[in-house]
Amino acid sequence: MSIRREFYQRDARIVARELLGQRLITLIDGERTSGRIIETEAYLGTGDAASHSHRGKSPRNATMFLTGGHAYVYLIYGMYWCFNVVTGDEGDGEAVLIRAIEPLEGIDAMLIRRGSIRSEVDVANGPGKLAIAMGIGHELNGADLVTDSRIWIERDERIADERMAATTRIGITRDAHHEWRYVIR
DNA sequence: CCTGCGATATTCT
DNA sequence: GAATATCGCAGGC
Repeated sequence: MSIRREFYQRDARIVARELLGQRLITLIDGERTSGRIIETEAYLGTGDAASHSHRGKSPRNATMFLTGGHAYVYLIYGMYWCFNVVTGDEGDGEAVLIRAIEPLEGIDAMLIRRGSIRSEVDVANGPGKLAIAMGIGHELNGADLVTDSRIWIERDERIADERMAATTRIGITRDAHHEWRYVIR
């Protein structure tokens, strides 16, 4: 069963922490794949210079301003899709980037989608990689994770604070000092 | 093990 | 024209 709306309608940093250990599922072209979320990053609204939303709406980031629980999927470096979970209320422009999953179901399908990749551990350990492995592309931008039949998140494991580490976010230059990247250790 | 670089769309200066 | 929430490959050690 999908996680309910209220879970997502909170501060991105809280949602990012609580998403660790939960299960992301896609059902694309008849292939069901799922994985345990093991790395996330929070991006806030106007005050966060690293966030796509901090200068306001654009054609690319419009879905980031939907209410919590929607998908924000964008193209990075003109090459790879990145999957985010929108958080907070409509108009906030907050989201959580899912940076890595541990494959659970449909591992064969993931390996095929990733082409030359051989090992299960490398198949979805990065934001661009997991989008390919799970069949996530622009057609899922704006999807409602609470109701959509192609992509959703289910409650799985609760990760205790002691098993969680917070570090600076990866690959950014502005507002880079915030420790808003969360991993299971 | 490590570092450097090319691919390439959208946004920003 | 430059920068960007990435990745895989090439080359040197």
